[in-house]
Parts: sequence; C-alpha cells; structure tokens
Amino acid sequence: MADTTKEKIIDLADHLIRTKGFNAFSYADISAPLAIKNAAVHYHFPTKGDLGISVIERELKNLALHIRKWEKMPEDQQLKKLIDIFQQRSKLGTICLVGSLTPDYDTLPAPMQAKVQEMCTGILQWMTQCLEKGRAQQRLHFEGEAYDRALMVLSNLLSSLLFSRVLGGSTFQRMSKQLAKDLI
Amino acid sequence: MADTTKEKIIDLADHLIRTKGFNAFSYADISAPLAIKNAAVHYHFPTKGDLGISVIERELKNLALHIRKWEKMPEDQQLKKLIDIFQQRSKLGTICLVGSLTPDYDTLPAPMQAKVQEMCTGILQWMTQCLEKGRAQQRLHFEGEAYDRALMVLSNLLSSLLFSRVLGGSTFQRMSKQLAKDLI
DNA sequence: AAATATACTGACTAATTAGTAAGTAAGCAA
DNA sequence: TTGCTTACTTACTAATTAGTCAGTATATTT
Repeated sequence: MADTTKEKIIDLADHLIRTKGFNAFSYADISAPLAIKNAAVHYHFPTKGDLGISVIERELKNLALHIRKWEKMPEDQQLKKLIDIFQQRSKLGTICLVGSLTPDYDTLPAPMQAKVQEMCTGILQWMTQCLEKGRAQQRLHFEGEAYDRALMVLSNLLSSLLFSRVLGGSTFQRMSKQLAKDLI
Repeated sequence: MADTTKEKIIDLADHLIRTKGFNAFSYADISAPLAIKNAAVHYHFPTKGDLGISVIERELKNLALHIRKWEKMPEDQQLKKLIDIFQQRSKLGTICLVGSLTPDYDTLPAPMQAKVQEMCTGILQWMTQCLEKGRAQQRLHFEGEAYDRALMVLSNLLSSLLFSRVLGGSTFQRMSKQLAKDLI
C-alpha cells in the first residue's frame, strides 16, 4: 500500500472521510493509529482543508488511471467497471467522496469546496461522454440529454452506498442491477 | 411558525442539519440565535441525539400530514407534489434529512441511527405503494419491482439537492424533469 | 566539513465541545 | 399559603479541537 508517512496519512484520511465524514474526524484520529504526533500531520498538511484536497486529488488521479485503462472497452462495459468499484466500496461499508463531501459542502474551507466542485464536474464530464458514445453505438439506451442521465447515474451510484449502509447489503445489488437494466 | 422555545430549537436544529450537517453544528449555534443559554437547550433535549431524533420525528409527522392530504389524488400527482417539496428545498439551498443524515450514519448515537433507519424505510414504503398503485392505473410507467424503483427515485430526489448546491440551481430542474419524464 | 533540507517530537495554546449541577423566578394546584 | 412543576440561568467541567513553534536527529547537498 502506502510506504511513506504522507501516503499513510492520506490513506487514513480517505477512510475516515468515507466512514465518519470530513467534520467527524480529527487529527488525533490520524496521528494515533500511525503512532506519530499530531504536529507531524500538520507538517505534511498544514490545515485540514489541505488534507481534504489531497484526498480528493488522489481519488481523481486513481479514477483517471482506471478510465484510461478502460479506454478501449465498449461503453457499457466501462460503466459496469465503474459499478464494480462501487460494489467493492459497498462490501467495505464505505461511501464515495461525492456522497460524503457534498452534504458537508457549506462547512468546507473554500479551496476544498472548489476541489469538490472539480471532482463532481470531472466525473460527470466523463460519464456524459461515456453515455453519449455508448448510445451512438447502441450499446446503451436512454432518453434525454446525456448530461442529465449522467446526473441520474451518479446519483444512483452514490445513494446505493448510502442506502446499503442503512438498509443492508442487498440494497446495493437491487440498485445496481436496476441501474444496469435501465441503461443496457 | 414556532412559538414555544422547544419548537424554535427544533426549527433551528432542522435548518442546521440541512445546511451544515449533524456533526458540524453545536449547542452554541442554537442557543446564541435564540438568546438563551446552552443549558436551556439541554433542558429540552438532554443529549444531541435526543434533539436529532425530535427533528426526524417532526419531519416524519409533517410528511405523514402531506401524504394524507394527497390521498385522493392520482399517484403521478402525488409524486409531483413530493417533487415540489424538494424544489422548495432546492431554492432555499437546504438538503433533505436523508441526504444529510445517512452519510453521517456511522457517527450517530444508536437511538438516532434507529430513527434514521425508520425514516428511510417509512419513506420508501410509501413511495413503493405510490409507484405500485400508479403503475396499476397506468399513470406511472416503469420496469422492475416497485421497491427497487422507489430506491432510485428517492436517490434522485436526495441527490438533486446535493448536486444543485454544488453545481448550481439548474441542476435541480434537470434532474426533476428527467425523473418525471422517466416515470410518466 | 559545513550548510541545508526533510521529517519529525515535545510542549504548548486558545477556542470550542457536549454535558452537568445548583439555583431561581413564575405559574399552578392542594 | 405551601408545595410542586416548568423553564430556564449561572457557573462550571473535562475532553477535544485545529493549529503553532521551537527544537532535534538524520539525510542530502555543496
């Protein structure tokens, strides 16, 4: 996994954001498990917002890496790959960054708000393209603008993780299957 | 509005949960605007969890009141009424309790987790019935189990509020119109 | 060998947090 | 009028919060 302290901090912060939310974890929640002092966390990330931004940026890079890996696959398969990633999250009981950070949006420091915005528009941009191309090749079927459909799909993926934690594991399966049925 | 202090506290807590989230507001955020001491808030609601539960219970009662009011309307109209409520929220820039509290689920005190669960299952139960009856009368059209569709609809309503705060006001219109188109 | 940068620790701080306990003023009931 | 309840205030506490700053050991560079 992560070998440097900095990467370990990002790893832990990522997990805490996905389980407890940005406002419910503290520097102590990070320093204690890593057996370092809270000042060491501040050394790498002066403010909590800086840490949050790094978590988002890493997620964005990872996502970009996946997307590049899927480039040559047909669009319906690319979408299924994305659903697979969410299924893994569902098994771990962790939610996605969009689902965790957008509810807290008003409380986030301004630079982090900008990053959250960037994350949302970035994911939606990719998904819009994916849906558009998939429809052109008749591998995906839906009505309306591709961007509007992208909003609905991201909505369903995000909520499937929220709901499955509250209502139980089968909820993810129900929603992801319905989502696939509706589009393919 | 609210005339008793207790009702004013619930009102404010409701607003704070919808804007900042349950973990990002404090007793001071409630006592200061009401010009009372924080101990007065503890008098009415011994713990923060008690306050959270009261906020959910009031929402559940309000929702039940609305639903009873819509009883004689055709199901597609009932659904539109619900969308109207979300549109008002969107204008105010506030999110719904499901969208605010499910991301924080793991951090909530156990009795409040139970209430959040109750709220989710309650809303889904009503929506499942509404969709089922609407389909039987051919006023609503969709494939798959009504419960699965209810999950998707709640997902889209909840996310439309999250997204519209981050991406701008037109996002709600896009999503709610697409939602209506897909079902009617 | 000397200077500099990296990655921390130790020891703080000022503010905020949820929550408590004792007291009090006003209204109502017996 | 005495006692009880309601709705608070005053005055706390112990814990936690993000963040700071001066120091230090270890590499790395010059």
